[in-house]
Amino acid sequence: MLKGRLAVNPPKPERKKIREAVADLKRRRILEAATDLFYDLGFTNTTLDQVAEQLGVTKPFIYSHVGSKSALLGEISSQGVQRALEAIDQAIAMDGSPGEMLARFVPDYVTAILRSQKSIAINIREEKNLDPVDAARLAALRQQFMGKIETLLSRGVESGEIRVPDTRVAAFALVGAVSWTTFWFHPAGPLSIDEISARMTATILNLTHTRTVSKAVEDA
Amino acid sequence: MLKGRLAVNPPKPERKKIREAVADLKRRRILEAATDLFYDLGFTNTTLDQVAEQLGVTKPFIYSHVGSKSALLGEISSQGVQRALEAIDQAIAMDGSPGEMLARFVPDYVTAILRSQKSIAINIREEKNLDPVDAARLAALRQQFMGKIETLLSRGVESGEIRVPDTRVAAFALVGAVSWTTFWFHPAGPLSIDEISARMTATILNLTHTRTVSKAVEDA
DNA sequence: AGAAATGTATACTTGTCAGTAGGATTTCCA
DNA sequence: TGGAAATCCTACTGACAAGTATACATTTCT
Repeated sequence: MLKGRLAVNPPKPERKKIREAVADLKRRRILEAATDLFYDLGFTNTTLDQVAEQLGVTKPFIYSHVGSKSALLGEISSQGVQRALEAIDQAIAMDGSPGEMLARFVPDYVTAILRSQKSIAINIREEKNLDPVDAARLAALRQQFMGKIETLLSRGVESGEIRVPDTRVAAFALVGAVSWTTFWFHPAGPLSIDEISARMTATILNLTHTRTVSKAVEDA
Repeated sequence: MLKGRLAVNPPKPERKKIREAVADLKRRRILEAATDLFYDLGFTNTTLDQVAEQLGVTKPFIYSHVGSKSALLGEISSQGVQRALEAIDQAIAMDGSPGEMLARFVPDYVTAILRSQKSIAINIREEKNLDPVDAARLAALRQQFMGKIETLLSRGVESGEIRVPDTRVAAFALVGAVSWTTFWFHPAGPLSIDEISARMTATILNLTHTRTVSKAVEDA
C-alpha cells in the first residue's frame, strides 16, 4: 500500500488546488447546515443524521470531513468570537483618539455580531457541550477581547473623552448589550442590521462618551 | 379502592400541613441540586442519577416529586424571570417620576439577577431543551417584562428625565447588559453582588438619564 | 397490634444516537 | 479500457440515560 502511494505521479498543482477548494466548499456547507440546526434545535437535540439529511448526504460523509460532533461545535463557536476580535483590532489599529476608536469599534462590532448571529448564539448557549480544550481556547480569546475593550475605555477616560464609573463593569455592560442582540434580532423583522447597529451605537456612545464628544458624533 | 379511601377519616389540618411542608422541602432540595448541576454541566450532560446521588437518594425519588426532567428545567428556568418581573413591578408601583422609578428598578434588577445567577444562566442557555409549552409561557413573561421597561423608558423620555435615542433598543441594551452579568459574575470573586449592582447601576443610569438627573443620583 | 397508605429502592426496558467497518461507486490517469 | 485511489453509502455496534414495574420499608391510623 505504501508502494501504491509511491507509484502515483505527483499531482499537478492546479489539480490539488481544485481538490482543496472542493473539500473546503464541502466543509463550509457542513458548517452552515450544522449552524442552522444547532441554532434552531440546540446542539444535543440535533443529530448528525439530520445535518446529513439537510445536505442530501449521509453521516459518514460528515465524518470524513469533520472529526466529531464536538469538533463541529468548536469550529462554529469560534467563528463569532474571531470576527469580534477583528473588529476591535481594526479599531485599535486606526490612528485616532480612544473616543474615535470606540466610535469606530461599536458599529463594526454590532454588525459583526448580527452577521454571525447564529454562531454567537450557539457560542453562548452551548458552552457546556464544548470539548474542554476548545472551551479553554475560547475562554482565552474572550478574555483577550475583554481586555482590549477595557484598555480602550481606560485610555478614553484618561484622555477625558469617555466617562464611565468603572471601566471593567462598563466593558462588560457594552459587550452584554451587544451580545444580547443575538437573542432578539430577527432577520425578517422590521429593523435591518444596519439600523440596529446605528441605534445601538447611538445608545452605547450616549453611555460612554462625555457630552461634547457625544454631540459631535451625533452631528456627524 | 374507592371504599378504602372513604373509610379513612379526613386528616387533621396540621398534619396535612406538615406533609406538605416536607414535600415542599424535598422539592426545593431537588430543584437546588438540579440547578447546581445543570449550571455546571449543562442540562443534557446532567443525568437524573447524578442529581439523585448528590441528594443521597435514587432516581425514582425524584420522579415521585417531579414529573420529568424537562419539567424540572421548566421550573428552574422560570425562577429568575419571576424575580425580574417582581423588580420592575415594584418599581412601577412606587409613586415617583419615571426617572426615579428607573433609578429604583435597575439596582433591584441587577441584584435579583445576580442572586438567581444560576437559574438565569440556565434559562438563557437551555431554552432549546424546554418543553414547547414552557418555552411559550416563558417567552410571554419575557415579552411582558420587556414591554414594561420600554414603557417606563418612553414615559421618562416624554418627561425629559431620560434621554435615549430609541426606547426599544435601549430597553434591550439595558436588559442585555444586566443579564450578561450572569456569565461573568463569580460569587467568590473580588466584587460582591452589591458592589456590582452599584457600579452597573451607575453605568446604566449614565446611559439613560439626562445629565441633571444623573448628577442628582450620583450625589445622593 | 396490625391494616392501610405512603414513600423509596432495586433492577429493568427501551429508544436514541455517536461513531465505524466494510463494501459499492465514481473519478482519474496511463 | 483497465485498474488504482478517492469518495461515499449501507448497515451495524455499543453506550448511555430516561423513565418504570415491582417489591420492600416505613409511617399512620384504628
